[in-house]
Amino acid sequence: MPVVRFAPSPTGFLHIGGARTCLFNWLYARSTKGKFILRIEDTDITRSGSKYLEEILESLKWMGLDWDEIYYQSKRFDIYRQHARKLLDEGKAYKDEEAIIYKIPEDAKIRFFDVLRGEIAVDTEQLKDQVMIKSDGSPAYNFCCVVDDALMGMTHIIRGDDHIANTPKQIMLYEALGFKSPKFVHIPMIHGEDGSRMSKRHGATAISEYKKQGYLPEALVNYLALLGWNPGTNKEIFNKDTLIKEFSLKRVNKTAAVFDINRLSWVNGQYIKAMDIEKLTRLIVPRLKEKEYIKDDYDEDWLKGLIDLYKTRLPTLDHFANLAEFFFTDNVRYDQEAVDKFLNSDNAAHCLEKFKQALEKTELFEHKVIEENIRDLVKDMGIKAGELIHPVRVALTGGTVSPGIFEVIEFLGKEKAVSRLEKVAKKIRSRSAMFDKLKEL
RNA sequence: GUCCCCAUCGUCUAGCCUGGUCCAGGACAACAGAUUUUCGAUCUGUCGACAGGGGUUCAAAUCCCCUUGGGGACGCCA
Repeated sequence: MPVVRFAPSPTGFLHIGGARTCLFNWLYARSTKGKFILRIEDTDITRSGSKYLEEILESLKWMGLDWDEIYYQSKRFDIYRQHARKLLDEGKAYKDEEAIIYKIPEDAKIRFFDVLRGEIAVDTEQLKDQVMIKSDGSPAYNFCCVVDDALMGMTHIIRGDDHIANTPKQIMLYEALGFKSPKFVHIPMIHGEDGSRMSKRHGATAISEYKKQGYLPEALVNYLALLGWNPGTNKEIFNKDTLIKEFSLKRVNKTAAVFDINRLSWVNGQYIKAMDIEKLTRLIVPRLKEKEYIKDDYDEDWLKGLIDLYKTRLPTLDHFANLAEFFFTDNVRYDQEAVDKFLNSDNAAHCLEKFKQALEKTELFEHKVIEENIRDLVKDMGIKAGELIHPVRVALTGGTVSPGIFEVIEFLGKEKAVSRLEKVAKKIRSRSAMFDKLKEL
């Protein structure tokens, strides 16, 4: 039975690269009915923090990457010391100060087979003697990693290819300790736009940050899975079950991938679009409450309808509050360019007034009825519908982009729509009156 | 600097192992058109790549070598 692990160090948040490594391990375990172990590498007591640990665990749970067993290296120091002592007794290691150091054999060649890359060979003269136990009694990374991977029965080590250089050192330790080496699978790294390793300067790297911005875990998992792996078909959207069914290490790439937020947003949008409206609403409500757009007594049916209206245009959950802000406040933010273009004349004010009157006369306030009435008005005025609709859109929404204007009006409600049109029309009138006065002077 | 890894459209990638079906397919982005109610929505379309050079072969994106480019590792960090 395959046994794999993800071994994060709680010295920082779970980032995109770590999450992808974890995902590949998890997918491999789940697709082979193997075991997935989480091992917390908290040997550096001064740098490890419980806030990081909690964040990592929470992010993994959020993505649905559940583990079968969890270990903490900080609780296993005795085991590491015991194994180091053994190598010391066998003369394979020596002491320097209080540290125990493994002696690298001279003039040897270390070979290993990487599942994706084939044979990799390194001369031992490239390697320095390896510290196993530091002077303070804590274990060094390459040593406790080997001891744990062996004792925990790992069959495959799936990790980032930045660990290729560590592998020969670890192979020597496996041999010295009399352990059988697992299979090594070095997966490509994820890079930032400039082609170098992902870091803070490339923008958000912490998984929790994506959660906060309104990316869905299933979308992130889908996107990350396709970064360095693909099933060989043109399919782009995979739920977790399909991923488990189709995942295979053989189809993992060797080349580094650039993280593309655009593409992640597209995948996210696909999930939002396809999501059940009840669930989508449940996810968006807390975000609206946080902005105080709604309180506990909000009209659920109304909100569901509104979200339904917007769901094809949401790259993230957060976008809803931004795009639909004008439904929740009368203090509409007006885009200056839009105002200059559509709300700059007495004629615009006239259009808003006529439109307002038509709305006032509309009894059944549904978008179809509203549209009928407005079409009639357009006919009466002998103009194009656009001439009426464009200024109205700006007056009601503050900008030039929105869902269909009649739906917008229906969801805004008669009272708000009418008062908003009235207010804007008045403003235009008073402003042009002011200009007229200025001209007289 | 030394060692290691990698190399198909701007980006993610299919094809490479088992050479011919590839004047290289899909997706994101970009751009254009459509939708006379806009659009970051929707539909349609366009642009766009085998890093370079040598081999091997009847035939190379596919195999081999070199060059170039990129990345990574060289801690008593993990």
